[in-house]
Amino acid sequence: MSKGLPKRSENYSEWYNELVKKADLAENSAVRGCMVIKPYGFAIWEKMQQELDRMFKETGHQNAYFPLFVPKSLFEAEEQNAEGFAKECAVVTHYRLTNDPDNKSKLIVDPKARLEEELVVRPTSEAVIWNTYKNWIQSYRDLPLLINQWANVVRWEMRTRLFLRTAEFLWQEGHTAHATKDEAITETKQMLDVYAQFVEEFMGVKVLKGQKTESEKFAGAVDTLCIEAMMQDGKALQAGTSHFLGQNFAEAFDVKFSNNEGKLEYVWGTSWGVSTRLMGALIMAHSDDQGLVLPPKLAPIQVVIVPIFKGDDQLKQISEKADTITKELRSKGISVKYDDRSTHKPGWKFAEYELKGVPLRIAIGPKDMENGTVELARRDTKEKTVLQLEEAVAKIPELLETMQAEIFNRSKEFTSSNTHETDSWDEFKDIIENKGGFVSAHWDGTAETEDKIKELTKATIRCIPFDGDKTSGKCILTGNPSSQRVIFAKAY
RNA sequence: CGGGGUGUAGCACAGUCCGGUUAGUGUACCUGGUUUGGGACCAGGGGGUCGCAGGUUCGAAUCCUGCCACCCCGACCA
Repeated sequence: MSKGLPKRSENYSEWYNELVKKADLAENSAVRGCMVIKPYGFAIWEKMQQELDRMFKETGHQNAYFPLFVPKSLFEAEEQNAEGFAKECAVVTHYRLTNDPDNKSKLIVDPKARLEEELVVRPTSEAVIWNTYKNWIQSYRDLPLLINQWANVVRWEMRTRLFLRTAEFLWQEGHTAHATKDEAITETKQMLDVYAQFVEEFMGVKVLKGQKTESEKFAGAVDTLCIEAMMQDGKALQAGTSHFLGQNFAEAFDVKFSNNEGKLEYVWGTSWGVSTRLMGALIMAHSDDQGLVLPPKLAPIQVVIVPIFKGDDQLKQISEKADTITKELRSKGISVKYDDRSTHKPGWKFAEYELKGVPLRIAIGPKDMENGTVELARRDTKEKTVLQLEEAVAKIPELLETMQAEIFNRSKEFTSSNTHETDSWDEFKDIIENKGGFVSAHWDGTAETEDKIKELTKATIRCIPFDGDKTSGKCILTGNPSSQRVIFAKAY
């Protein structure tokens, strides 16, 4: 492991790229735009999955799995959706390779093995799933249908960045069908709340809930709700979306049900997803120039114990203490690692675990053995205290909770102190260009104005916030009437 | 997909302009020893299709052509 990370203040994006690699989260692969998620990074993703999966199940959803490939004819059935993704689809056209007649050691795509119908590698699964739902739904008694799947999807991106935008990524996609419009809308909101709760409570990242504008919404949806988070460089990151699909997919795939009066109606749909992009949000929201800062609830290792010793005898004594601490903490459900390697010096280990964002570090050395103490260090504040061993162990569960809460509070304060309200176009431009963060401003509601603002400032409307200022005013750009403020920002 | 840059040991780089012994440095790695309260030190050692494929040449990391990958800036997007 080489020393040092670029400074956030000097080059934020380089800092991010290096951090992802040096903290062993992920790396680029031999495949363009696709990443290898390394064990430590995947451990964090697994923790996210675990919590989300629990929350989905608590709200009545079941997991299932649908195919990776979508026949082109199915894919194009819902036109808006198909058009929205057409430009970034990987397509399977052949099913066999064969030896190159000109060079026996090489393989070529067998021209005789062309598929009759091309298969689209799913950029999202609405098409296959709704095509299946057609067979699953006959009566109102089959509704609601509440399904989630954990899967990989492919979107052929021009420019990729580890976790934030990769050609293949992992996500979950919920797809539900309902008898009434109201029920589907309620589901859409409920799942947005689940996401917001997860991101705030477990990831410790403050989010803003709102609705996407017409031009930013999911192709094929009636409405798209979203949560937006602010990164340390002031840019916005869309952390999750929940779509009210109306009857668009039901009509496209002919999914009807008999209501309790025996009349046929189209079902109402929703879909919602979060992806490995959340890893990017987690990294960018809290980490510093020393490395990752992980909220305790998602840290694969919550406490690391580092012995400081001379010789085997001393190590043996310290190890006995460490074992006691480990057992006691584990019995409280805390994950602990004891790093007794003699191949690295303590200072090296300190730096290493800071890079990897381990929330708490316990150091035990000869002085501690004499005094019955340990040194306890917090990753987020770098605060170090020497405590009696029993006191330290007793304090840790509570301290982890405190850290979790404080990490969230810092994110919350950062977001609010970097959210500015303005009615002046000059000030708007100045904030977007020089300060960054969110800008709350009036907008006349037209796509033309939205585009124009994007062209002039690179800022987009991140959302029409639910709990924003609902008073009317004049559009920041055109001066036309506006019914409420919306949130502008530069975005990832 | 456009503009720019980079590809040499696990990683970070020098060497390339101006072709010429055995391709070098730091770090990491292996062995032995001394060390251990914030990224240890000494000694010895191993590791290279110089991104890939062609070409020019007596001779190519170096020159030419094509391709691939990655990074930065744009357009597109979760």
